[in-house]
Amino acid sequence: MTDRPPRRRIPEATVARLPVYLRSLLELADGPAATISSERLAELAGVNAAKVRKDLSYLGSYGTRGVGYDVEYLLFQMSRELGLTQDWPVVIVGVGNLGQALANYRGFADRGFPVGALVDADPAKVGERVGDLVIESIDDLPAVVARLGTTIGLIATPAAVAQEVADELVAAGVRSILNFAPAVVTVPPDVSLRKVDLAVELQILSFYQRRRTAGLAAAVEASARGDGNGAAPGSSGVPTIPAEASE
Amino acid sequence: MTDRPPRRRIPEATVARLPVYLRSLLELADGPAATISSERLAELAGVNAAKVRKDLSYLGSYGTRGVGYDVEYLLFQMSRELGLTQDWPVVIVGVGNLGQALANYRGFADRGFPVGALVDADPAKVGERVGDLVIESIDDLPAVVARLGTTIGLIATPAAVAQEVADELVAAGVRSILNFAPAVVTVPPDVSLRKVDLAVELQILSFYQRRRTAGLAAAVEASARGDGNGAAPGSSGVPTIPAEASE
DNA sequence: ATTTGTGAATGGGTTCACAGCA
DNA sequence: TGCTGTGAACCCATTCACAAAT
Repeated sequence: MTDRPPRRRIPEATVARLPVYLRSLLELADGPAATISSERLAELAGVNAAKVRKDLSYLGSYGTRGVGYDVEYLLFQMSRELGLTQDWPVVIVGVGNLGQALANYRGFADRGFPVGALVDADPAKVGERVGDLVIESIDDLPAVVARLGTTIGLIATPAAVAQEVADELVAAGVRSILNFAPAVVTVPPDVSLRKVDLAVELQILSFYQRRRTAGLAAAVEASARGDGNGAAPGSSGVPTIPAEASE
Repeated sequence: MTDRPPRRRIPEATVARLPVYLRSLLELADGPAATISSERLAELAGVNAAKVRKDLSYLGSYGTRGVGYDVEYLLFQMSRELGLTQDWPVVIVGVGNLGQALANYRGFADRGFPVGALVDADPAKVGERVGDLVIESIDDLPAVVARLGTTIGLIATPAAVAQEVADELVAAGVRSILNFAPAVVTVPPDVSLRKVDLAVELQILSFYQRRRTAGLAAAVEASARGDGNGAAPGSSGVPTIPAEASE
């Protein structure tokens, strides 16, 4: 109940669900409930109760038997675990359609990841204004990263230059990359990489749709997880790759 | 080598990788190679060779020992399996920042999923032009879906109305949904759902970054996808939820 | 000599079911 | 009595390693 020693290593799949639990708890924020059961949290997060309990146990067991979990404390623990006690500015590379949209997307800043800079390789775009930001040259990436103290970079360029951009981000000191370009990118082992490929998501949906239409009810559940993002036909939402996408 | 009978049920994780293989093969398109080894394809897709072979075996074994796989035939099989032999127009619900960006995103049409319609609940937006499309009222969703013959819907609304929109999509006949709203959404078992939550991706990266900075080199691989998109620190890129996002 | 296809081994994650505690 | 925490069982996925095929 009090401070617990650092838990066992947290499984990948659990990590991917923590943000979902966090979001669910935040929605409960004002609610009168000071405590929440694994059952209720499971419902909010779209997973089952046993999974919630096991996941939370990796954080160190902050529940009380017969009662449930203290909401405030859970929020605190999860935020700390996820490193969300401070804002992490991100730099977006590639200011085309997608990059621009991401730059304007409220959701990032709202959840602790303000867009701190935009860079592009096209000299014609450099100096252009997007929201509050002015597009900078990719040549200045090291300076931009240093200025922001940024360690997170988003790649929103065409696929052809994604690897090159990733290399530049790494060279500039970025340690976490979220890749939106439809290309396989590799990074050194000390850099984290996640990818979001919108067309791939649709193709996966297309697969299951085809299956269903063909008469085979391939009902699956999943979660990535992820990575993914579960994927397939099923009802509730779960993370991971399979059935549901990610959250 | 010739026509093979329908293979065993294809695992979720394999389905999530097929689009990546497909993309890799397409990049090889013009190349002179008529054939490709599992080793080479693995390299292009950012996975290991054993996985490629097992995955392809679910499609029915179209390789030739000592030689490799026929590129053309693989492309054909995968496209067929993924239902990509025809275009699937999609309808985007919610034309805010994100919805607008998605509407302009080339990547969808390029890969067989042209945006066929945009709908929004805000009367002020209805009638507005975005690219070639005119925003329609969400009240007309059933008609829009019927007109397009669409079975895929994208939710790009605020979280608060995501479930409501999902219900409307389902009622209108949509059988596959890609949810971008940061909310848990549930659908009937005969409807496929995947989710993409951009802030969640960043939070996962934040977790691993924190771990690393804290001295623990938590090197993991993933794919979500995994998570999903796989998720964590690691080098190569893979699909699924975890380590890598999805592509 | 190569490279596939696949059983067997291994590992991670989910679910069960119940003991332990409030 | 209620709900957490967790070992055990189960299931899916990855990886190994080698026999089969060309």
